[in-house]
Amino acid sequence: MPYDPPPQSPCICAAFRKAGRMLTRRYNWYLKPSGLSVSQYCMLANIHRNPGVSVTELAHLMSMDQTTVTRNLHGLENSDYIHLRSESSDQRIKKIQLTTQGTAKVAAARPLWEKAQREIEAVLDGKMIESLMDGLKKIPD
Amino acid sequence: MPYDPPPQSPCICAAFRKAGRMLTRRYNWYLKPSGLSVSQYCMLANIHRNPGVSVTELAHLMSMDQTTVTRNLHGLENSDYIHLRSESSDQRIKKIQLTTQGTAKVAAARPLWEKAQREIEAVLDGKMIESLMDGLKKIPD
DNA sequence: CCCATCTATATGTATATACATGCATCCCGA
DNA sequence: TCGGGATGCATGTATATACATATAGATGGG
Repeated sequence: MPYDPPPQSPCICAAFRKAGRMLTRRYNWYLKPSGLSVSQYCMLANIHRNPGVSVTELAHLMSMDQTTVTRNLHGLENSDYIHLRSESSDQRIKKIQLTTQGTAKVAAARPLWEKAQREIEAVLDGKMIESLMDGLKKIPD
Repeated sequence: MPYDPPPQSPCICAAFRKAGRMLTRRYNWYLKPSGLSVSQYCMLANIHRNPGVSVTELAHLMSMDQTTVTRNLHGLENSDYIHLRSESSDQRIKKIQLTTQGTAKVAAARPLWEKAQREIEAVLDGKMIESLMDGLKKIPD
C-alpha cells in the first residue's frame, strides 16, 4: 500500500497559531495579577494609543473581524474600562474611550506586560518579527 | 496634563496573534472547497504524521491544552474523519487514527493547502520562521 | 422628499482555546 | 492486596474568533 506522505514543509499558519498559543499562555501568566488577559490588555492599549477610535477602525487596526471587536469590547465595557459614545455627526459610529478606571488598569498592568515582553525579546529577534509582519502586509484581505 | 505613554515596542504576543488571524483567514479561504478549516486540516495532518498518537501526546505536539484537543477531536470524530480506540494495555489512553474518509479528506484538501502555503511562502522568509519557532522553544511551559 | 443603497454596529451560530475540576484507571509502597 | 497518589481523558465555564445576517442610520439620484 503506497504511503500518502503528509505535508513536508511545516504549515506556516499552524506555526503562527502555535506560537500565538504559547505566547498567549506566557503573557497571561505574567498578567494574571492584573486580572487582564493579554487580549484585553492589548485592546485597551490600542484604544489608549488611538483615543476615540471607532469599532470598525479598531477592527482594521487589529486585523480582527468587526463582530469580534464588538464582543470583546462588551466585556471591557461591563468592567467599566471603556465607554462607547455615538458620534453626534453620525449616529451609527461609536467612538471608544478609556474610562478613568480603564486608564488606571492599563497603567497597573503595564509593568507586568513589560516583564513578559522582556522575557520574549530575549529569545526572539525583534528584527525578524518586524520583517515577518512586513511580509504579512502583502496578504490579500 | 502629562500624557501616559502607551507601550513603545509593539507587543510581540499581539503581533503573533494578529499574524495568526490573518493567516487563518487566508488558509481558510483556500481550504473552503474542502469543508475543512485550517485548524481541522492541521490536526488531521498531525494525526496522519503520527498514527496512533494519544490525546495528550497530540496536545504536546501542538502546544495545545489537552482539553482543547479533546473538544477539537469531537468534531472530527462526528464527521467520521478519525476514530479513537482505547489502548488495551492502558484503558486510560485513547489512540487516534484517521478513518478511510479522514485520509481521503486530507488528501483532497492538500492541494488547496499547498496553494495557501505557496502564497505565504512567497511573502514570508522560511528561515526566519524556523528561527523564531526555535526561539519559542526556550519559553517555559 | 423618498426610496434604494450603502455603511456602522449588533446578533445568531459555530468553532477554538484554556483553566479548574471531575472521573476513571493505573501503579507503587506498606 | 489495598489504598493513596499519579496519570489520561472529559466536562463546566468563560473568552476569543469569524461568518452570515439583521438593524439602524446616512446619502444620493430621481
